[in-house]
Amino acid sequence: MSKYRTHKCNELRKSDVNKNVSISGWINKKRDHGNLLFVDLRDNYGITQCIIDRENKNFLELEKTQLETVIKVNGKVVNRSDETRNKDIETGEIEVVISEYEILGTCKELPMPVFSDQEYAEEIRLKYRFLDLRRKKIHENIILRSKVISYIRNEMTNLGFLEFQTPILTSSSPEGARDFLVPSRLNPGKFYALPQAPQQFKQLIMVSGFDKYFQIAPCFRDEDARADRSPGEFYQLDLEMSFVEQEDVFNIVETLMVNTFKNFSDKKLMYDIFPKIPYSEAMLMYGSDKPDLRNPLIINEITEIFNREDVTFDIFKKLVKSGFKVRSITTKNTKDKPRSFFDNIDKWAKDQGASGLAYFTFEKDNKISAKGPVGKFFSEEALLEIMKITKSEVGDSIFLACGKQKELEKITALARDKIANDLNLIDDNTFAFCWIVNYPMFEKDELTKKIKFSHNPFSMPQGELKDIDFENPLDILAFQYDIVCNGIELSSGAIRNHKPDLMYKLFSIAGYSKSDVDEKFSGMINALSYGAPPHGGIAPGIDRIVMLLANEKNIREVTMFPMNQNAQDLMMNAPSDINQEQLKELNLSIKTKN
RNA sequence: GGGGGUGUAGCUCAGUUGGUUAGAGCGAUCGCCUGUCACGCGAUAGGUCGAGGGUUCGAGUCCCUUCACUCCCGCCA
Repeated sequence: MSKYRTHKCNELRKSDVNKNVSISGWINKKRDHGNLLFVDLRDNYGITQCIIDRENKNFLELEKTQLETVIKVNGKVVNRSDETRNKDIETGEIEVVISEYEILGTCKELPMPVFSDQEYAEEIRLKYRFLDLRRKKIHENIILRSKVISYIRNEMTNLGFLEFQTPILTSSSPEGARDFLVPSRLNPGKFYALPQAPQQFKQLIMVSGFDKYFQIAPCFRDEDARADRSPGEFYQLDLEMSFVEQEDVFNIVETLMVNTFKNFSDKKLMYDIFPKIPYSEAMLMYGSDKPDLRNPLIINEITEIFNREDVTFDIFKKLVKSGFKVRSITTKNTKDKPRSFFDNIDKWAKDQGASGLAYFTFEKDNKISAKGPVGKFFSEEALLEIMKITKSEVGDSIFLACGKQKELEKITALARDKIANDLNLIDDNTFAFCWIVNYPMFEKDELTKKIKFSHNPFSMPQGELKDIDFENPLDILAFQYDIVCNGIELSSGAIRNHKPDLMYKLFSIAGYSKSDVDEKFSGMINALSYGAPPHGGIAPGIDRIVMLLANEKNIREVTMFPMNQNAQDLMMNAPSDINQEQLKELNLSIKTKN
């Protein structure tokens, strides 16, 4: 028998009445009636009401004991009368009459209450994370995270994947995010980098012949935080498979996601087979490569309309002549919405830095007409053409944005979310997954005008080698894909390029010489020269999956010990100063500003 | 690096056009209370109004600077 307890705080029932028990936990709440004291004792599993009265010699002492003190209680289980049962807790039929108790861990005055549903400032929550984590909601989120991870681990093993660890101290890579660097004591002046992802290692595992690999892998990127992006570190379900094509990866991940989400959430899945949307189509229809498919609004391109003689909307016409494009969003049956609805959206767009959103509503009297500030600029024929392109009907409204393609994609994507939220079109009780496929291999850097890899330089270009048009690199598509759920990017993946010659060729287009590649990616390129299997994989973000399952908007709500936005750990005081001896040993000196 | 929001008691917040001694709930301390489950009742302590400067007879309130937290843009292959 345990020294500390015979039962956990969620275990006692009517059938235990008259048993002598001991339970241990935190004092969650006291209700003091002067000669009678109720103590709610809480542990990881639940809450049990304990009771003590003035007859007991320890009464006065317990009455004065702080909340969140850890105590062990010995006592007898008694039945509660009908009117005093608590249906909200598992142990509500009984209570424990305290005969004696022992303080196991004292507690100072609390900087923040544990028993409360109140929201607290992030700063105090992070500083006293161990108190914050005792609170019900986040305690349950962290338990959910644990269960999801062990479920995924189990599924992956069942699917024939082997789990391997890869190095945490590795080399800095020129592509991608900023690295976290670690100075090397034994190699003065040289640095390790923490892995942004185990990208090269997982490919090396395939070259080593292990066929199917996975890992719940820590990844480190020194970039600024967002609500759904921890600063510093996060976790991926990293996986890689040999002798596969894109579809094989999709099948595995779809099965895994569908099972996981059905197992851990009551929300509906919009698709069991996830739609596959080409990148170019996603950018047109949703203005984004991470569309929220719960949102029914679709973006249409109607630039051509503004070259018509019978359209006199001169501002747009001029812009279109100079190469701008016009895209639209149709809202169904919004003819009765007040003027303020439309104007608010226009004003909102201006706040976002756009030039605003023009709008009108399709009406029909004798003939089709457009109601709204710019409606008069469109002939009936032009309106009919717009209705055809955008699948709009009488009674629908249309929002118009004009701009260069990049700006246009951005503002229409934001507007699509904004309008759908205003019209309450998004079903919060649904998960909508999709694949975004056919990413371009390269893109042009807006600033430097140079060609660079648009995603992963190790991705395999599509098509037979002899058919690839290296003269027009921007037209080359890659076997590169993203998985998206409810507008959140869960992961990128790819079929990898396992052919060294092709790799050199692609890197040369992005401005890397053969010797650059040999130097920066020596491990990889060398390995690919000794018999590499075709392989590919993906790495869904664990934190974001748990965030979706826990219905949280902020990643810190599913992270046990997160850092704040400035990448500081307020509880552990990291990062911190180091002493002179440490610096000396590492051959480093600190340059102070100014 | 840039933009927005917030900052008043240990915690959550109120504080009007600038005007008396800056308030409430929770928590803490003390007292009363034997059936509560957000127990109830009474009292007490607790404030650099984020910091610095300015305007003014007078600043929590207006202006400037700055700091912290947070959300967003940039960034995140």
